[in-house]
Amino acid sequence: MRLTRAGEYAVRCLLYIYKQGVGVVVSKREIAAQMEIPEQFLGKVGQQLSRQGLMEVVQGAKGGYKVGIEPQELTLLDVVEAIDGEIFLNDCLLRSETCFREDSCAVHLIWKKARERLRETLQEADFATLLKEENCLRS
Amino acid sequence: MRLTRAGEYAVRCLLYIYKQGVGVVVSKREIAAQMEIPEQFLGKVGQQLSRQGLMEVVQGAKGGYKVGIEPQELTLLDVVEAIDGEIFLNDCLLRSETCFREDSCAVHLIWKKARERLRETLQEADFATLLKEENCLRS
DNA sequence: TACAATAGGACAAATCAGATCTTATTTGTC
DNA sequence: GACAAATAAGATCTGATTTGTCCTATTGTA
Repeated sequence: MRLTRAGEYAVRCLLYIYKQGVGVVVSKREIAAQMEIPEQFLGKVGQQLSRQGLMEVVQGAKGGYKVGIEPQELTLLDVVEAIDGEIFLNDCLLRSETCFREDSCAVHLIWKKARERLRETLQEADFATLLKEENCLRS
Repeated sequence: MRLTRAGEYAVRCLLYIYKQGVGVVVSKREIAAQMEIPEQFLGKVGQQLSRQGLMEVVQGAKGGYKVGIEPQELTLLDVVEAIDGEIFLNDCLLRSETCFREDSCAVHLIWKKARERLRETLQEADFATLLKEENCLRS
């Protein structure tokens, strides 16, 4: 459970769609070209995003992707975890049976804290703010 | 550059050695048995730790590992990064040429902040404190 | 010298990330 | 209805990485 490129692609993809506006259908091909994402791979990412309810797929001719959620309601954490699964940092946190001892372990507590802080940081970043501060993405 | 099991083993290993005391030689076999680490694999981890200067290898009969650094001088970050390399969270931060656009990108800044906080958290955890609060490790 | 211990290289198995290929399905347009 | 445009879904492939193991060499002790 690490932070993968698929997760980054998902973020780029949504950023681009939001830039065009909520409810606007944007073609997969356009997103892929503009955001430098392998088109087929974007298909996979798009599937996951739609299954997780983060965006909608419009099939058929003139199809593409569109977002329904208001940008201030969607955070970086939502997107990353929709693709990569819940963030756990390491096996120690992920599978407690793998971990050496129980949760009273001091090291365990540090990992836990680190994880919480990381997730908080990503949760504080909503797409409305990201878009506003975005200046490498020209529409 | 993720947080691997090897990194966890390194932390366990050092915790155990510190428990026995600074300067005390502890055999690899004992550490492996007590801390549930595959012995051969611990050898690899040990090599890296010694190359990074985090502990010393004592070769020959009655050999083993020992620590020289005072526990309050060593942090979780030191150990993890000695094994796994510098923590970067994702490709976006690791290789800026892979990243979509430059550092002015708002998403990039969030990743950067998240990374800094994570590293800070791990740096705040020194082994003296860990040992003191440790209660799943009986010597 | 015999024995105990780690070093270090080679290598193997498992997992995973990243991507591509192919076929199917859906939908709009003529 | 036929066709083209567009995404869905599953299979698969490749390369990297992680997690080990095995074997021989080296080092140190008694």
